[in-house]
Amino acid sequence: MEKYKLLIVEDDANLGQVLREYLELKGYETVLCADGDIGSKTFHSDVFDLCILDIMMPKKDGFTLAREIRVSDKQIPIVFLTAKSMKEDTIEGFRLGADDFLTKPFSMEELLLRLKAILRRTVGNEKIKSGETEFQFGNFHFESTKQILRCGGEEIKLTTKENELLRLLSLNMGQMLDRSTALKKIWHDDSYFNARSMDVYITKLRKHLKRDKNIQILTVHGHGFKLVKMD
Amino acid sequence: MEKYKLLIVEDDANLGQVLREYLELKGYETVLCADGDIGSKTFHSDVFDLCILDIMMPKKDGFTLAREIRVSDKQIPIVFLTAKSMKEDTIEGFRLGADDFLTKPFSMEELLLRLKAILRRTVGNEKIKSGETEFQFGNFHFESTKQILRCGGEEIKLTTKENELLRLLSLNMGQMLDRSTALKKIWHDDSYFNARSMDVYITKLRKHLKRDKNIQILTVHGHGFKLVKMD
DNA sequence: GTTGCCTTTTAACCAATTTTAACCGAGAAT
DNA sequence: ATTCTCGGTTAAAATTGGTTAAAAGGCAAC
Repeated sequence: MEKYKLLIVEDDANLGQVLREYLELKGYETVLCADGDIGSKTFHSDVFDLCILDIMMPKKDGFTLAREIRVSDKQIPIVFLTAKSMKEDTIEGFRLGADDFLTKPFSMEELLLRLKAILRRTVGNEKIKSGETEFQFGNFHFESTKQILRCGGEEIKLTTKENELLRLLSLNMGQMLDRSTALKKIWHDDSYFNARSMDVYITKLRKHLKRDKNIQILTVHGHGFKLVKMD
Repeated sequence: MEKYKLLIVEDDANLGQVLREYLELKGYETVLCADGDIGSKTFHSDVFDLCILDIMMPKKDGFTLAREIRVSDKQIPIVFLTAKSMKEDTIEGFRLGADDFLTKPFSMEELLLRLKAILRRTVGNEKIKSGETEFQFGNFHFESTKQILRCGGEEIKLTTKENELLRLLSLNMGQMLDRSTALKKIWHDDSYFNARSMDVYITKLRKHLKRDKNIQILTVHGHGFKLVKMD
């Protein structure tokens, strides 16, 4: 699955670099901007899942930037970084739709945990709702809300796990679906036994997909699976 | 619009009372429990939108309680209150799916802002439409106040439990209705025997809904049921 | 109160889904 | 080539859900 993409706007080059390296190490895609002006420009020319904004910055402070962001995006989660815990700041920040507030110095670990808690409630859930529930590939028509895979006149009822796994594969059609990502999204835990369980379901899906030999699930050894059209 | 309902579990009677009064003043419905045992019992016999749990408590600490809660509800937001910012605690808490973490002493205002930020993102908010009493799906017209399900010219009288269950399913049309939520709302207790009773009623409803084969109750294994149009 | 009817719960049994386990084969690394 | 890890397949065990029928509970008419 795709990585979450984070916009980091922080004028302290040192902290910015640390944030960036740590979060990339943890599997996020990041873009670091050194001030609010660049941050604003970057936000409007790319798509992000979450913004981390320092409040005190030269040229354009974090709140002003947040206001600009909110004009074009009312939804995107925003996390503010602040030097000292100023009460008015906090209040103003939450009024702007902030999702969290970290007072420097904070631990990278805590930041990471808070980001996860926020993202868990946003992107993943929206994608389920966002209409990407029907897929067409080869002779198949797959309706994930109804848990049905149609092929020609045939109607195959999918079990819950079959359905979820095929949905993830379909969302990433042609791209690789990472084992670990799938496990975390469907089994909520990347462990040995769940991994073996997933392999069983890959086998089951392959059996269903035999109905059109142009559609296959390829193995990317050591990394994951890929649903492809073979034409 | 209905109020958000908060479960507060806090052994310090003083703080508990303050929390309670402040949050009720701010428009929330609250239930205050003095220890983890009572908290657990309360959670399993009522439906809440968010839990505020103190970590250090006699009888049953906040983490143990959170683990119990997570068994039957993977979604509900949990906010922990902690005396001192202990790093390991924080990590364990977030692992349990915590949404936030407040270190005592905190300001009521900050708590409120953080609660709002979390509730803004919670999905499955059927509160907005919970006043609805009439539903139309497929050939059916369902009047929950009259406990009548019409199909074509036919008029099916529903029993109380049939009616309540179909109403919950209808409110969540197309979305999953969590087993545990349904049990708590209709049977007021999420227990083994009530769960079996609910299965019996799912069977009864499926029998009624056979009159239009486009309307079905799908099973989401291990989680709940989903009323869907199959067009 | 007792009777009869209707609703709900309990129980027993059966069916489906998911997990665990065992075994085998393909690929990578040495 | 040999060893080791990783993935594939199949079957069994475990868990969870579905159906049916009988028991229990509730309520109104008598």
